[in-house]
Amino acid sequence: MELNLTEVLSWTVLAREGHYGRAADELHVSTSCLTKRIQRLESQLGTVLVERGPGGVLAITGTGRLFAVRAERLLDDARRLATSAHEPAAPVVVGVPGFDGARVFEHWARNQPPTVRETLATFVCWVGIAFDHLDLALKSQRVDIMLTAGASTQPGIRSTRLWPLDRIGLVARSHPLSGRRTVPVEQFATLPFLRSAAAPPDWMSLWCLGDVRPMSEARMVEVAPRSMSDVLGSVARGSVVAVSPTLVGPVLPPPVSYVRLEGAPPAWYFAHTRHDEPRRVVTEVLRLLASIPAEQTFA
Amino acid sequence: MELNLTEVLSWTVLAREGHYGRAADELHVSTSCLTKRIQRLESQLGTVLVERGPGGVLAITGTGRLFAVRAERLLDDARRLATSAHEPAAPVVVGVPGFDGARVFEHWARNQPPTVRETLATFVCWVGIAFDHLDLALKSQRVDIMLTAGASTQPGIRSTRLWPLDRIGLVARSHPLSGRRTVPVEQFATLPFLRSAAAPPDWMSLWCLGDVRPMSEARMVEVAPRSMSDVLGSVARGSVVAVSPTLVGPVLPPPVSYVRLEGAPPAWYFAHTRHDEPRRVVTEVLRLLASIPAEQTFA
DNA sequence: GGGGATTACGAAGGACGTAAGAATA
DNA sequence: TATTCTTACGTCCTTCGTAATCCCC
Repeated sequence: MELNLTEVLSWTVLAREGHYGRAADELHVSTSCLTKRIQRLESQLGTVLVERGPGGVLAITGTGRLFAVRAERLLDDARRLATSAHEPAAPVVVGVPGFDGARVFEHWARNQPPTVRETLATFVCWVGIAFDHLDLALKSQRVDIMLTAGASTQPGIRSTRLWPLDRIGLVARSHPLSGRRTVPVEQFATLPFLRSAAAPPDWMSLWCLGDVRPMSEARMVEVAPRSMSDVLGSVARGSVVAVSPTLVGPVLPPPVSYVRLEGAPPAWYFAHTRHDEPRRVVTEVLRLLASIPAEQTFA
Repeated sequence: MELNLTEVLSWTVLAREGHYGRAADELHVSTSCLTKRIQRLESQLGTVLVERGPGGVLAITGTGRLFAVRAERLLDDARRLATSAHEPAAPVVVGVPGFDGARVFEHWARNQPPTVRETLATFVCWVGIAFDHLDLALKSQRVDIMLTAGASTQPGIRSTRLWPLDRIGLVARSHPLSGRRTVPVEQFATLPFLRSAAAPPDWMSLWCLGDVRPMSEARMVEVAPRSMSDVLGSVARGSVVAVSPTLVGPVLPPPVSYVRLEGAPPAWYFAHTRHDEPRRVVTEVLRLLASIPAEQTFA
């Protein structure tokens, strides 16, 4: 079912060496063992990684080469994950949307005034959550606090309003609207929107301008983004637009530009916690976050 | 040696359920099997993931929870890697520095004039390479073309000069130089520099301003970045500065800002290929890249 | 014949399930 | 006594190495 990383590692070595004998030596196994590892991997992936000839390895296939170079990253990530398990963990885990969301909030926390900064640094660990796990992350105890835009209607979850949130529209630089400073929000709402079916509707609504016109009137294009960079990639391709917090405006890659949304209704960041949260330190962090004045947030 | 993803998956399920019986049901194994999977994982990681009590699971440890939420991303990456093996591979693999470098070049390729764009789209696949694998990637046949700044002195590698390259200085927003538009390059060169020991010196030199003053005079801080975001993270923490291509200027996260380097010597992008590269399509892509006028690059 | 990969086969080890055990409540 | 996890133990399957095989140069 799941990939076997030993087999994956074996493939990266074989792809590099181009020779079963040398790769097997490097891995400290027999060539027959390596043969079988590669065969298992190939049958599991359902692809041919290497072209065999009677005189040995004829060639690494295109698929195999691409798999090797991508696999190297996975192996590296796996090793980092394993070593990160030794580091001490902060007691309060705060989730933010998107795998790459954590970085933004880590930065933000570091730029707070000293008392806030140090409290956050000692008690809080930021983690990015895939868009389709946003409400599961809280319920399954993955995180203690989930920071998103918009309140949750999920049972058992308490939402605390934090800071005001301005939204901007993201369009490809090749899009007709690119270059405009401002677009009426009603006009923007008629464009085809990027939509993640798996994301909680409570949360998705704000980013599809569900508060401007009924969601049923929105034109949607389904994608399955896990992180903001996936969203930006889709937008850059040109067929859809998206809405995001002002926060990401200065971080956009060159092929994406943003427009201000004129007349957009007000929106807020919310902190979500479990209703039965027993831990004092969690409520203290929540209080701290709520006490931060709007000017020190992302305005 | 390598992490076992079946065990990792089992842990994410157990951490979510907080109960061996339910988690085992969900995984379609017996509780005793699950017990042993978790024990193996714990002994391999060398940490305690769950506090056991006689009445069952007492609590998931902080380490265990953080491991679970991070592991979910690894599992997702692994599944994506496995499915990506079915997609057809472009014949020419072009490597760019840093795991996240590919995205920038994909965007860039998409914004070329139609003929160039379509040729690149059909023949080229961009992959990001960790900084410490830059010259290995070519030799081990991982990539056909490696795009970096600076020529290579490695034997067997042919470097083709492509486009002029402007460099900027990256500093934390809290850094004294932040806010300055321009800094004399000699002054910037005296700051403590981020340095990756594993990266090839040929390549690292440009980013440590080795062409401004001898590398021996540079103040270095060792880190092991794999991608531009690792670099940006170190810079944001405030103790070091870095140099990057102008290209990343518009992509910086809020806590990092950039200054122009006044008087920086000229630099170039280079395409590196194996000297014995037999494939016609590779040289054709190389020729295409070289033919792109400077204005259409990253100026 | 020699180099290179796969297949055959037997051995070792790992992973699994059933069932018993231990510790609460 | 019911619940929950761990341990004991037997079974089966996987993985490995040695050695034989196949195939071209």
